[in-house]
Amino acid sequence: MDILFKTFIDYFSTNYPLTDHTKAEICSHLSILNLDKKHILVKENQRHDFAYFVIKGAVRSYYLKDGIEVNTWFALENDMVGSLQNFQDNPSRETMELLEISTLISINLKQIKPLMFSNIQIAHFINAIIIEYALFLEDKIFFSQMMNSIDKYQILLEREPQLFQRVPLTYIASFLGISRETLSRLRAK
Amino acid sequence: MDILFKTFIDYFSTNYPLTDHTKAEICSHLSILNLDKKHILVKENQRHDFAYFVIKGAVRSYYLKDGIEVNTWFALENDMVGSLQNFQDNPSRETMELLEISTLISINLKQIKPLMFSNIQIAHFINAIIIEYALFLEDKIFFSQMMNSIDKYQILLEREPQLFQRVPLTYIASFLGISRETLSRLRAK
DNA sequence: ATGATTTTGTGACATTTGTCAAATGAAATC
DNA sequence: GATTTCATTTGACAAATGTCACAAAATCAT
Repeated sequence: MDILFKTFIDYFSTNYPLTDHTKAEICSHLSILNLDKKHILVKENQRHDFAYFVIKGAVRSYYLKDGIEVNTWFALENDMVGSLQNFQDNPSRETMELLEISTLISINLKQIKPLMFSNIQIAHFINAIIIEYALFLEDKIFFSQMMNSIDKYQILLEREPQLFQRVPLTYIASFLGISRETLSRLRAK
Repeated sequence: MDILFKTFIDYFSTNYPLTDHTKAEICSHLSILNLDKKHILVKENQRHDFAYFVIKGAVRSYYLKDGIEVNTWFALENDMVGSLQNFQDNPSRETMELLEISTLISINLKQIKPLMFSNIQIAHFINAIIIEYALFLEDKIFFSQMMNSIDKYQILLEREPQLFQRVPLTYIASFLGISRETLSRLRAK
């Protein structure tokens, strides 16, 4: 088994160990992708059969509101990229674009999903991913409701310092819901 | 089986039908509660073994930031009340309080959770709840990132008109992240 | 390397929102 | 039903943020 696949599978099977057979079955629906900066993984309003796991690189998600890009998140190493909209076979609400040359694992949702019903280990594996994702969402909401933008900026700086080295401030300002000028002034202090 | 339990169970087992035996097993960890206005279901920073499903009534969630209540959501009929923090046995980040005399189903998480590993139907049942919850969270984030507060107000008014009849505007303003005065002025138009 | 493009920073001003204070309206309690 | 409490509205002003314009700095592509 590819060492990168192993990283991914182990990452989500700490609570519920998988047999080698199940691991192999999961692997058969994974691929490794090496993609260039600015590559579009998922397009807004389109259905998409894959989710991704970032081995190396950075991804941003955004959607268009009145013609303006609203950035919604940035994924770095060991983060999942995708949404439950994809998993539920709904069109994506966001575009996801690489910010750097990246190495990703792609997960074929269309193929893996039906296995949930025949292999209970796979069911638990997928649940672990969904629970982690939902915890991440709860966190994101909690964070975003701390209204004061100075606080938001400082918390983001504490939690995800790498973002500020790897993601343009314009995108971060957009994510924080403030103009780039305001962010620039906050940083001046 | 109590008709109210049936409502709840059917609500989350449309994709994956349950045998009568499993339904009975789930029921044995459910109770019906009739509680008064202002009753506190869950306290901020405390662990809690239960989640709830609203049969009739209204619940608000809030946390304290610098001594001020920040309202995070309002649950009405057929909504779940709880968080993954509870499910994961972490302390709750929010207080949940009844806004009306309410009838709720309580779900004993501590008892039901281990059954996920012995009964695959229960695993799928719980997953259905978590997926619905995660979709709800995705929606909430998407909504909250539409920054303009007039838009937020109008979308909330379209989607959840009942809230404005049943929840004080002070709480709604707090949820929207604006002062009650600003909300009042938005409404004047 | 160098010119072009993108990103970031700064100033001036308009707009929005928050804050404080007070008045009105509605609802709960006795 | 009267009284108290709570919720909502309105006005005046201060503070924060957005917008526009432009300059400086960094990055990219040839």
